[in-house]
Amino acid sequence: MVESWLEQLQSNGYRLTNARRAVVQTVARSQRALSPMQVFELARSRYPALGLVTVYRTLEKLEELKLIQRVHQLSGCNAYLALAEGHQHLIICLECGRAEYFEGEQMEGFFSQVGERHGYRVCEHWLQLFGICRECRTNEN
Amino acid sequence: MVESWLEQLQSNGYRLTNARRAVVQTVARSQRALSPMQVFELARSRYPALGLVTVYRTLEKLEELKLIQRVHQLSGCNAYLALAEGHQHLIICLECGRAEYFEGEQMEGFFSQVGERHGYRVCEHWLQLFGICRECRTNEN
DNA sequence: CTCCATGCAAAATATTTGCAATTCA
DNA sequence: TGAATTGCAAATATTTTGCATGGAG
Repeated sequence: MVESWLEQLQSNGYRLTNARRAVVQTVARSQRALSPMQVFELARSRYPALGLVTVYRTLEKLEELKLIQRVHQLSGCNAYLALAEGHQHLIICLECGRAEYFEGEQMEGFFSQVGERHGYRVCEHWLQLFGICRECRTNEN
Repeated sequence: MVESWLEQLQSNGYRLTNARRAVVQTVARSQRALSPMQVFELARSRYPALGLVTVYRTLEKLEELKLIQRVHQLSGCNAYLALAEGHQHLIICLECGRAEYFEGEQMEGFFSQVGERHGYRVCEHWLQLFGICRECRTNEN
């Protein structure tokens, strides 16, 4: 995934720098959504000269290229996660923050129906589930 | 709704002040989610001495009493809307911001199934639809 | 060698906290 | 009257912008 993201940055006219490589590696390999500050702290171990501003600017580009998406959580809405194509819905562990995508194509029809019933033409939807993953349940007992 | 909110504030040990009345009237009567700043500007016409800090603190209490909820939108996640009991899902107009609740009890089972399949015990979910309401579609043409 | 990209500093926002004055009960 | 509440100012936190330097292509 790291290589693919770097190629896409390059083919869209962006240069490959050590700062960008560090950010891309950090976000692409994370199992959970990370805030800009978290990315900064993690990526700095790969590239100590990294600045927080560059993290913001790189995340901006990755989002623009639809490689990552902003994730909305109870604790805040400033975290980013790798975007898996075709898997639009998220399930997030409240304990450890692990995030996974799940399919839900069969719901699109239902959403349109709900919209119609209320007079809306639906063009976007957000669905996120929150729970405790198996690993966290095991560790707690 | 205004009266009910004021009663609930009072019965939970909070005093009724003109500042709180202005905030409650503004939020309870709005058809759309309002940011603290928007509440401040609207409520100040009822009570000019109002301070922005009091808006923040009042919204905090209303959220704690489950009378309002934070709404997550494409443009940001700092807006609050009256919480209708039993109607957990939202449909929001991208044009005018109007928000309505819709029922979706039949989905709870589906959400639990998805969770199980991925090893999660689901305990919360967010579902929001975005679209254009009938009124906005009419006005545009 | 030419720009794009970087990191710093500073600005712009958004939200929270300390505190003296005020107001509700 | 006494304690909760208020609004101001200041502190924090978050994100964006201006700009001189550095590095990719």
